[in-house]
Amino acid sequence: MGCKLAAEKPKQKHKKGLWSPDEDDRLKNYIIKHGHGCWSSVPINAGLQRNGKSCRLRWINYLRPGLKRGAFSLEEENTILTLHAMFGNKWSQIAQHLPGRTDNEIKNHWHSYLKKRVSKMAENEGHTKSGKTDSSPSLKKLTPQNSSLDSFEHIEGSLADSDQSVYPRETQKSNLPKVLFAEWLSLDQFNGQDFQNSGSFEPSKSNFGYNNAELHDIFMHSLPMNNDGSSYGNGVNQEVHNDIFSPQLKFEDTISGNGFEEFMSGEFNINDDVMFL
DNA sequence: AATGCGTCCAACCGCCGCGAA
DNA sequence: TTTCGCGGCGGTTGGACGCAT
Repeated sequence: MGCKLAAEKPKQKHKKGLWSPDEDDRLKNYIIKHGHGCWSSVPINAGLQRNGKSCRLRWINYLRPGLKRGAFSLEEENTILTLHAMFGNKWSQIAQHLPGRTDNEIKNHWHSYLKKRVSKMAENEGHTKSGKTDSSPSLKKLTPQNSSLDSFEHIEGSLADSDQSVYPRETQKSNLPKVLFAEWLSLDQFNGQDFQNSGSFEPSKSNFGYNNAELHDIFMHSLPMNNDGSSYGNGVNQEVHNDIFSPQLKFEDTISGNGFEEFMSGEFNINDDVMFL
């Protein structure tokens, strides 16, 4: 797994702190053009005074295509609660079930909001132990020992139906498309498109500001290089696509081969969760 | 207007597992 | 077998922001 460039890496002071728009541009443009390959070589080649880890994190959490921005939907929150009850603080595993969300985002949301909600629910459960039929789900019942994805689906359904009063915020389902490119291919580039009703779409210059060749370039260059540093995207398997674009593909199973044909032909359906991956 | 406080979130830190040398 | 570098992950931090006083 070693990176050939590691031997020649110059010892330099790495910049820390918030990323500037210029740094974002450099990183984004570099990865679009060349793929990330070996992360430790990215800052050197992209002309950034960051370390590879920082670049990787910035790409994954902010610049990567397919990221959702904005508030979590009720559905997403319920999924997090359910999966957290199953997996614990395995944020990366939880993130695999939430297309367009990063583990960091989920972790932050948990600590700032959902954790309180769970303890509040537990509190309420303690107070209302009246023996009446309690239709609300008990998260505590779900443990890694007795849970499975089947039970997850069941519980998720009941969670979605549960008392709305415990969801004071972000409970309104957004009418916006759920999966967008990162901000550089984001909402304002959907002007004039009624994706909610159209059911499918065709990527085009008018939609995203990119023509087909450019989109193909973005698609292919976002894939990691082969170990020998050559020809990213050649013979790429589905897992690679999942890694780069979205784990949702594992479940939607919409991409085969190198995936670009489906991507460009508009065969992706705009269902409730997936619009553009 | 100034200050204090709480919240949110982007980013860093440290650890671990894996693969190559 | 050991060492080293990398990528990935979860925990934590610190700055920006909003609100109350």
